[in-house]
Parts: sequence; C-alpha cells; structure tokens
Amino acid sequence: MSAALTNTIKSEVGREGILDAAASLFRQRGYGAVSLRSIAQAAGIKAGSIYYHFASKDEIVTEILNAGILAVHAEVVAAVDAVPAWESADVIVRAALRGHLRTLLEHGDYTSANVRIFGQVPLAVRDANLSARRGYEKYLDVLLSKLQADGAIRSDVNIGRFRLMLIGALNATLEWFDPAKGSAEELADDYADAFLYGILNQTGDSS
Amino acid sequence: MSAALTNTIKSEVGREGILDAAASLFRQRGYGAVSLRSIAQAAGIKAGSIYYHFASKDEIVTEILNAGILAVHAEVVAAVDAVPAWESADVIVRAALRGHLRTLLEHGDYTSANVRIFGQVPLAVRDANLSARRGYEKYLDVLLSKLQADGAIRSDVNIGRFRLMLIGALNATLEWFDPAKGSAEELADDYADAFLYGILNQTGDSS
DNA sequence: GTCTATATCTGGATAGAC
DNA sequence: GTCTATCCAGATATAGAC
Repeated sequence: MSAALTNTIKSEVGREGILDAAASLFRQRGYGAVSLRSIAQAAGIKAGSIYYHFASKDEIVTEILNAGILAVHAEVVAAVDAVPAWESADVIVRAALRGHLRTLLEHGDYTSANVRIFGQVPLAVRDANLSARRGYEKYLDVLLSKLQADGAIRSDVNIGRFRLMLIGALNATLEWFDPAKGSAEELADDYADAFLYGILNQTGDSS
Repeated sequence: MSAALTNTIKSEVGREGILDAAASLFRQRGYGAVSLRSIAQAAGIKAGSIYYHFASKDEIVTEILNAGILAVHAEVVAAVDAVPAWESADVIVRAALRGHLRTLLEHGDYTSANVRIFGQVPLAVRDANLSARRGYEKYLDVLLSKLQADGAIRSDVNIGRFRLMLIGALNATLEWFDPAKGSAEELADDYADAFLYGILNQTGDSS
C-alpha cells in the first residue's frame, strides 16, 4: 500500500476513535470533568469535528453506557455457559463473579465508565440505559432463582435484593481496586467466599 | 420579642442554612448539576451572598463531605457501644450495619451527599476528606479484628478487604433504596444475614 | 471527514451599595 | 449579612471553508 493511502486511512478517526477516547476519559475522570474538547484532543481531532459523527454529547454518552452493560452481560453469560452442567452452585456463582469483575476491572473501559458515571449523567441519558440494565439484572435473577429452586441457595434469601447487594458490592471495587495488588479473579473468589459461606466461624464452638 | 427583632433573626440564613440547602441538593442531583445559584435559591438568598460565608464552592463541598463521614462514624460508634459486652459477634456486627444504614438512608443529607458526590468532586476536595474517611475505616478495622482475634470471624478472612466489600455494598443501597418498601433496619438485617452466614444451604445435603 | 471561527449560554467569583 | 451588577472562563453546539 502507498504511503498516501496509509495516511488517508490513518487520518480517519471516526465514531470508534471518538467513543474509545471518551470511554477512557469518563472512566478516569468522571462525567463532569470531561469536555468535548478533551475528548477531541484524546482522539486526535478538533472539537467541532465530533459533530460530524454525533449530534450531541448525550448521544456519545448514551452509546458508551449501553455498550458497557452489553459487555458485562455477554461476558458473564459466556463465563457461566462455560461451566459444565453438573457443577455445584459454588462453581456457577464463582464463574459469574469472575466474569463481572474481569470485565469491570481488567478489560472494558466502557463497563467501568458506565459504573463510574451513570449517577452523574442527565436523567434522559440514564433512562436510555435502563433497558440494557434490566436485561442484565433479569439474567442474574433467573440464574440465581434456578439455584434457589434446586435447593442450593437458602429459601429465605430474597433473590432480587441479594442481586442488588451483589452488583453494588462488585461495582464498588472500581473505586479502590489496584491491579498491582492482586488479580480480579482472586478478588472475585474472596467475594464469592464471603457471600456464599459468610464470614463467621460456624464450627459450633463460639466461646 | 419584638416583630422587628424576630425578622432580623429569621432573615439570617448563615452558614448552616447554606450548608443544609447544599447537602440536600447534592444528595438529590449530584455534584455537577448543582450550581451556587441553585444552592442560594434553595437557601432563600442570592448567589453573591454565599461569598460572605464561604470563599468558594470547594469550601462548601469540603465541609459537607467531612460532616457526612463524622455523622456515620459517630452513629456507628454509638450503636456498637450500646451493645452489652457479653453479646455475640452477630449482634455487634448487626448493630454496626444498622447504624450505618440508618444514617445513610434515613437521617443524614450530609452522609448521603458524601456517598453520592465523593467520586465527582475535584481531587483537592477529595483529598481533604480522606483523613475523616480513614478514621472511620480504622474504627471498623479494629472492631472486626477484635472479633477475628476472638475466633468469631474465620481466620482466613482478610479484614481490610472485607471492610471495603461491606462499605461498598452498604453505600450502594443509596441508589435504589425506597423507604416505602421497607426500613433501613430490615435491610441491614438482610445484609447481615448474607455477610455473616452466606446464602448457601449448608445443611450437608446438596442433591 | 476534519478544520477554523464563532454564536450562545452557564457557572464561579468579585465589587460596592445598602 | 444580603443585594445588585458584572466580569471572565469554559462548555456545547453551529456554519461554512477545505
């Protein structure tokens, strides 16, 4: 290929480049601290050029938020589906937690941007993300309900509430997780241990 | 007292009025969506008047963030201290969770504002809140470590990490808690059940 | 598809009257 | 202690050249 053609191709930033740059910035700095100018600079173009691809900042954010949920959802489904059918509830739940934390902490800028900025964006943008969220929540509820129906999870556990607790706890790791101090998978296993078996000594002797 | 004097007193909004108004707005709308003009309006004064009491928006936010942590910290200490010394780890931990969620969900605008906006404020403001946070975290770590030393909590539980998990899960309730559907105390008990004993059936038969 | 230039708006902050 | 009036910086968004 000619140098001229290469240049032409490389000079196109496009939707992808803008979205990638924006997701990375939102993840690092939050919503309010990221301007269209800073997104443009990170993407290697000028601010005005963004409007050739997107009608507004809201449109960019909406797209990022949706992609973020779809990414965790898909990853968790894949992780759970990879578990053989005969495995215990322990193994299934553990796989789900690993998938969620892997996407959030190690892979996706989109997923972590979602968790970080969802509470900061305009109401209309949040609303546009609700349908994707409900899809992921529904999947987890069905998964956990099956385990409860099988008798693996105690019958007095409120599944919907436990799912809120679980996602809340997992997403909060974004604020302090340091990859230098351990992997997302180790972390997921710790969380699974606590949620599945509790932290108390249950050997019978408490004195 | 004369009507003139009453008027003079009532017309003073002062630091308290501004802080209360600001905390309430931050709790509801987040950091970026709250302007000094909106705070002034909620407090019943004009925007310029705020600068008689505060040097900047950062100063207001800093004060609110610190008050929010001191409020939970104090409430949890009081709740734990009210538990008789001979009680089990279950009762002690339960009291702490109740105190935390009561302050966050039912009482303090300051505490909920802190949880909501901490991740959105300028770095300098966050830094100014770290010392108060560390104080509360240290208190919880000491409390939990004692229970572990007593043998009540399993020795393989990493206390620092569990504390992060616990606070993350509790604070996340702010995003969906609806007082019409149950009290903060009920919620705290549900969370305590899960964290203390786990959600799995541990009766021995898993088939 | 990207650039430059600019219109328009909003927010934090200041000065001085009352 | 509060008000009015205003300055200034920075943000989204638009228009038209290249």
